[in-house]
Amino acid sequence: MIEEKFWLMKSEPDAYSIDTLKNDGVTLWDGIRNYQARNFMRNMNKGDKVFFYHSNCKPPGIVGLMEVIDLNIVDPTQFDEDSKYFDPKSKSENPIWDCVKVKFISKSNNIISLPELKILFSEDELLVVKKGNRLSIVPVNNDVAKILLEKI
DNA sequence: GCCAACGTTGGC
DNA sequence: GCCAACGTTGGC
Repeated sequence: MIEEKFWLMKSEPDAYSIDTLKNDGVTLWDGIRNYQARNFMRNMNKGDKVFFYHSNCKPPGIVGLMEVIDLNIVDPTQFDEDSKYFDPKSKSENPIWDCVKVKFISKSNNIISLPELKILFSEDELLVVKKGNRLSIVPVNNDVAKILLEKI
């Protein structure tokens, strides 16, 4: 039995929001173009829970929960010339970018605000919510995750 | 709109 | 392989 892990992933609600995910049910978490974030996705397992953080909006914070349901999927947007995530360096015989599939679990009644997260999170976890940081995925410690689950 | 803090790029 | 310049992010 693989231990279930927790993650935090961020998205701008203008690009993809918790409401869109609620409506879609499942989605590919594609468009990740940061090696560290990609490598974190490669460490995910099916069943892992993911906190959904809305960035670059008012107010920023955790707005819901999702679950990883599929792994190691080649990110189709890297080959799509019309996509803003198109990567001319990536070749189909050796793709650079991959992603996971997630499903909607719940939307928070009250978002967990950035000031709250700054108190709860370790330095590593804070990286993802830190101003200017392009890292959009981080693992969340089990104890912190339990607190977040109660607040969500 | 400002600008600090990042990751990436490219000249050497 | 260094590192300055550059572009992007995102809270404020």
